[in-house]
Order: sequence, then C-alpha cells, then structure tokens
Amino acid sequence: MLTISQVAERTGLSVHALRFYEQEGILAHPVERDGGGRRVYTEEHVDWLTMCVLLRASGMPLPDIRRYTELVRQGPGTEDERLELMRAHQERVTGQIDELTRCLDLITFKVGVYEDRLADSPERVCGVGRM
Amino acid sequence: MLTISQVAERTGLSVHALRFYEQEGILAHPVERDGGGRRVYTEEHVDWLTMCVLLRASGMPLPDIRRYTELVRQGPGTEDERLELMRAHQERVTGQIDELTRCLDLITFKVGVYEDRLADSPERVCGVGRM
DNA sequence: TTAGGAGTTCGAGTCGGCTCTAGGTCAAAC
DNA sequence: GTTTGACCTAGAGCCGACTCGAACTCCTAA
Repeated sequence: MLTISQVAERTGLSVHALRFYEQEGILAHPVERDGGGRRVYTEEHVDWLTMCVLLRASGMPLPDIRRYTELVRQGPGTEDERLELMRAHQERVTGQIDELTRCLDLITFKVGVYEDRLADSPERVCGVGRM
Repeated sequence: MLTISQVAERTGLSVHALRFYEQEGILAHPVERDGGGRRVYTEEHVDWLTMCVLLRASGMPLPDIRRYTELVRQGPGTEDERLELMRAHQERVTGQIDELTRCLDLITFKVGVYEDRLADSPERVCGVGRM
C-alpha cells in the first residue's frame, strides 16, 4: 500500500511520469484508488515499474513496453510473442553495446593522443594541430 | 571536391543534416562554395564528419561537439580542454555500456524464462503467468 | 476553521535533433 | 528553350518521452 510519491522514490520515476505511464497502459495490473480517488500502489507495481525502467534505460520504446504489458495482462498463451519481443530487444541492446564499444575505441584513442601531446610539451604545445 | 549528396552518402548523414551541422558550427574547417553558391566538400570534411557521427552515435550532445569543434578550430593550446571533453565523454560511454550490460542481463534472463516455458509446454502453456 | 501539503485531471509546453516544405537558382541534357 | 535534377535559404513541423502549470479536491493538524 504505497502512495504515488513513495513509488516515485522507489522506482526513480517522477510522479508525473507514473501517471503518464498509467495513462499509456504501462501497468500490468490496474492501480486501485482510495476513498479520495488517490492512487494506491503495491509492491507488485513497484516490481513491474522497476522492470519497465530497465527496459526504458536500454532503449525500448514505450509502444513496445505497452505491447509487452498487454501480453502479460492477457495471461498465459502469449509467451511466444513475449519471447519474440524480448529477443528483438536483446538484439538491439547487444547491437548498441557493440556500437558503443566501437565508439569507445575511437574516444579512448583520442584521449591517448591528447595525453601524449600534453605530456610531450606541457608548456607550449606544438602538436600536429588538426583534430 | 565533393558535393553535399556525395558527403551525405559517405557519412550516412542526410543532406539536411549536413546543412544543419554546418549552421550549428559542427565543422572544423569552413565549407567552400562554387560559382553557383553550392557547397564544395573535401575528404577532410568527410573525415571530420565521420568522427562527429561516431561521437553522436555514442550520445555526445551537439553542443559538446560544437565546443570540441571550436577548440580544434582555435588550434594548438586548447588540448587540455579537448582532453577534458573527451575524458568526460569516455566516462559517459563506459557508464552507458555498463548500464546496458546490466539491462541485457535482465533481458537475457527473461528470454531464458520464456524459452523454458515454451519448451516445457509447447501446446497449452501453464506457467506462472505473471510477468 | 483554516492553512498546508499531497493528491487529482487535463492540456499545454519543452527539448534535442533532425526532417520537411516552399519557393527559388543554376547547369546540363534533350 | 525548356525541362530535369541537384542544389540553395529560411523557417516550420515532428517525434518521443516526459515535464509543467492551472485549477481543483482532500485530509490532517494547529
């Protein structure tokens, strides 16, 4: 039994984002309301949202997360599509990691270049200049 | 001596993006114009832009790339700030890779879960259901 | 009983990074 | 000589994922 701000704190999402996610259908189980119409969350919601945060952090777009959420809501029998979704995302993420690793190589090379240049001539720099 | 569309093809940027980048000050050397006012690029531009594409692909924001470009334009004496910029970006990228790797662990776990579930009961799926 | 704080809805605004459109110029091919 | 296609500028539009604001309702505690 958690308030929206407690869930915000636990998940790292803002209260605005939490309402937005709910409206976007990014919750596997509906959020109850108390007498005054306020949202009442459970630990299950926190768990689900925590996973959503991870999916988002790895670049899964909201429409995909919504689709996945729908499949989970529909219950058993949708495992094949869930697997498909996750596999596709898995590939995207490995691809991203690969690309970032390639970029990192260049960046690390650049860092090395500047370190050397500055080590050689700490006062008046006289390197190649370009790039 | 290259036209904008040739540069677009070589760098993977659109012609729109190339004009936009120029306007944003993302070119270490100015682009010349022919008699008709058309941009004339050189291989050096392609090299520079290729690096910019890599920096963008690794999430460096345009303002940072612009700053880096300015420093290179200013020539020798700015190496310390260039190094600082690249080091900061290097850290961001390694951080990103770490985070993505953590996310990938969850995703791979999920994929495993669904593979097992589907392998156990290819016809009528009777798994736990939640998530 | 009233002030404060946390919650509500709905809709508008923001931001980065392009992308696209309109309206025009120019050189070459037909 | 006109049509085609690539180029130009300036500025508007788009997209995703929030973020923020206004105007309101509650509950609680002084």
